Amino acid sequence: MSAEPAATDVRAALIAETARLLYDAGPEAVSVRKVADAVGTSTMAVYTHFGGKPELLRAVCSEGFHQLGRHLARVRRTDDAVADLAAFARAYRRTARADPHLFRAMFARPVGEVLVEPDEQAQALETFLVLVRGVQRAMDAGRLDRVAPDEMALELWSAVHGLVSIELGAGVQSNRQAERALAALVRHLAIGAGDAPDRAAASVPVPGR
Amino acid sequence: MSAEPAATDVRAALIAETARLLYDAGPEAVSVRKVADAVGTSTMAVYTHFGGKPELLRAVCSEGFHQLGRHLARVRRTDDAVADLAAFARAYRRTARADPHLFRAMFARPVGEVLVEPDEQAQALETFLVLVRGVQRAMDAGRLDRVAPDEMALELWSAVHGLVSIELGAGVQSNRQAERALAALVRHLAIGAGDAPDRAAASVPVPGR
DNA sequence: AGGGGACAATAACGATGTTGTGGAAAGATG
DNA sequence: CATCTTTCCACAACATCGTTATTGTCCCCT
Repeated sequence: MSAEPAATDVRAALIAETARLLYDAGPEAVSVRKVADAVGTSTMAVYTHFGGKPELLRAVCSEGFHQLGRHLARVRRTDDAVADLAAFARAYRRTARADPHLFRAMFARPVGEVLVEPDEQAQALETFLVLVRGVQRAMDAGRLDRVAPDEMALELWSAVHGLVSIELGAGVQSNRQAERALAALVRHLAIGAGDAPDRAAASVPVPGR
Repeated sequence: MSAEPAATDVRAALIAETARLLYDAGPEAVSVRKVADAVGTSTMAVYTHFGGKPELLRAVCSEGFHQLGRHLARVRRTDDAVADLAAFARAYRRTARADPHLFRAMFARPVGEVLVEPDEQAQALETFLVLVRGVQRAMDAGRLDRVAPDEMALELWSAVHGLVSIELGAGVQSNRQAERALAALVRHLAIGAGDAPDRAAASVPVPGR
């Protein structure tokens, strides 16, 4: 019942409440007044801490990128580099589906406008480099076409991002269908190295559900 | 100087003006009052014709899907089925870059909420079927893995959509880089059929700029 | 103890989406 | 021709929104 978790760190509470409201009721339900009331403060807190509503949502999106980075970093390396790429893809999808509104908000505008601080951009770049290194490992294992790793990583990211976006948008596909498409996507990228298709297919199993 | 093109068809004028405002100044600049003033009518026109602002934007997005369908339908079939797929991809990208705000608005929410009329959904499905048929032709020519054509089409669509979305969002890449990624994407999908990679690569040339 | 600075409560301003009321114009109906 | 109905829009009002100005309060520092 107590409104404030503590008088300390109103800033974090505002971010959390905005994220919660965004998750529960969508972007058009987020208003400065509702957020401030829920936190137990006044609208002024938003302006002293962030400067305005856009910056508040910017902070929430930045937190979303942090979370995405953590989820991708949590993917464990195995001895199958291609399966690891598929695991990245699933982690990406999982993050997006965990909070679709946040995911949409994150990419609703150029990320350069969302991640403005140098450390934010550095961390986003590091997240991308995690993907690049995964691609590099798959290339070293002879499981991927030997092209520029960053371009291949961009290609993989694009495909996964597109699939997830379309799943969130077109909503026509089942969970199983999305998982299959995700696996097929990595598989189709992987078989270019001249490996046996069966080997590649086996390395990207479709999870149960 | 005359505000109204004609007293007829205020509805079309409202859609056009909303699209223009969206294109010129972005989504947050679109207000019912500004649109109505520019058309030379009052805000009530929006409510009699559409029911509210969301439905007005919905109509604009629906028009955007129409336009996307036309651009994809305009792609000419050649004797190189894979090159045709690449042409689809470029047409998709061209449409998105022609009006980024509209493109973002189109996929800002589930398409099932944007295209509500049965004929709208039918036309969207037809647009997707154009892609499926292109994939089918590439498979028949032995240039593509023989899997379910609609799944392969979804995969291709996802990859292209993702690449375009990330280009509009992350803005980090040059035009040439985007074209290269688009071509590489189709190429990587195409070489699965056991064709010579050079052959496949040659069929997807990188356009000049 | 006192002063300064960070923070927020209150109230106000302009703009927004929406609704209610009414009226004008067009077509149908007698 | 008169009238009724329907469609459409102008005008004004209302609630809510983001934002700002003003004021007060609390806390830290010297």
